[in-house]
Amino acid sequence: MMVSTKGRYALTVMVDLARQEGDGFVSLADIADRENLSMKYLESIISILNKGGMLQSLRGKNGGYKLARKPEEYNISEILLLTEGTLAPVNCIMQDGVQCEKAATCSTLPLWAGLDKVIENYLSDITLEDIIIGNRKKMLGDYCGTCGSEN
Amino acid sequence: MMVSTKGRYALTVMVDLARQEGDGFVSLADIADRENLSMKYLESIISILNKGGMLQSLRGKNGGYKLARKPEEYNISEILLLTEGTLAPVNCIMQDGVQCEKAATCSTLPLWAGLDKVIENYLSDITLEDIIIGNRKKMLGDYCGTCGSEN
DNA sequence: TGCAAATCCTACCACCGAGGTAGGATTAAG
DNA sequence: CTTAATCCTACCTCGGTGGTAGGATTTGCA
Repeated sequence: MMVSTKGRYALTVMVDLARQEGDGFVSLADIADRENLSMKYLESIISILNKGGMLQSLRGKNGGYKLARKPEEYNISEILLLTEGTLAPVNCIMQDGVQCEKAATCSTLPLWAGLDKVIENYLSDITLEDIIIGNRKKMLGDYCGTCGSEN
Repeated sequence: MMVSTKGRYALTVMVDLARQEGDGFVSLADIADRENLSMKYLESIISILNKGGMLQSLRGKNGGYKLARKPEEYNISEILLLTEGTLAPVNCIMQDGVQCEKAATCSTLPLWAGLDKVIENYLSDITLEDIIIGNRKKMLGDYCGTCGSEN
């Protein structure tokens, strides 16, 4: 499993907040209730999002969270990268360049590097807005990174 | 991490065997020595490959393993799927159709399903032969599942 | 002024899979 | 009948996942 509940719930929270856009600050209790998730666990996850600059927060009564930018300005890759730490499919691939000592002669490395690239390309092309409007063409359609998407 | 050492080593073993094609049965000790991996651990991994019909084995002296088919007849997806059990990037995606009870109303499901598809498409298009000959174009080139690859 | 509602912060914990190791039983060549 | 190989079962350690607990702090409002 590449993406744990942490990343999945983080995305769920972001999508929920994107849906409430314009309603001011939304409390975590509301989000947890709507999404039927543990508020305590969500607390630790939303803290990462907040510290990572993804959100604006307001403490005290009537406080809560809201998106720092517009939904179309978030891509899924950055949300998952922040919460998961890495999206690399294998631990011999690091985000800041490869560091395995056998890298120079490893015949399987290009495969893993290519897989990493494919995943990154896919996730960085999809925004929160795409998820809200249900842009199934982009998500489920025949994905093609470089050619014009006419299907 | 989507692919553990089990899957990675399995692929390493398959590539090693593909390189020794035509040399008859190759002992696990030889493979472990060449790849500098624990023979004992490799034993449990190669057992999965063998039971899954990926290999032919011969017990006793001068025994060992060899590929059951030609290198170009294995795609990477089936090797990893056999050893890892699943390649799904999240645990709400199962190989035999989705089973999460919220699936019908889940707005993030198409994203995960699409990611799963992109990964599967990439890995099932690459063969053992591609790895041996170092087909970097296919592995690292701008991947495009549906259009002709002219880059 | 004080209560209530909210974020923020630090600990803690159980469980399970990853990544092996150990030791022997079985098979087959010579 | 020895040796070299696969095959099989059991076991172990460690760290990450997926939370929970309890309180400190901040702010709005009556």
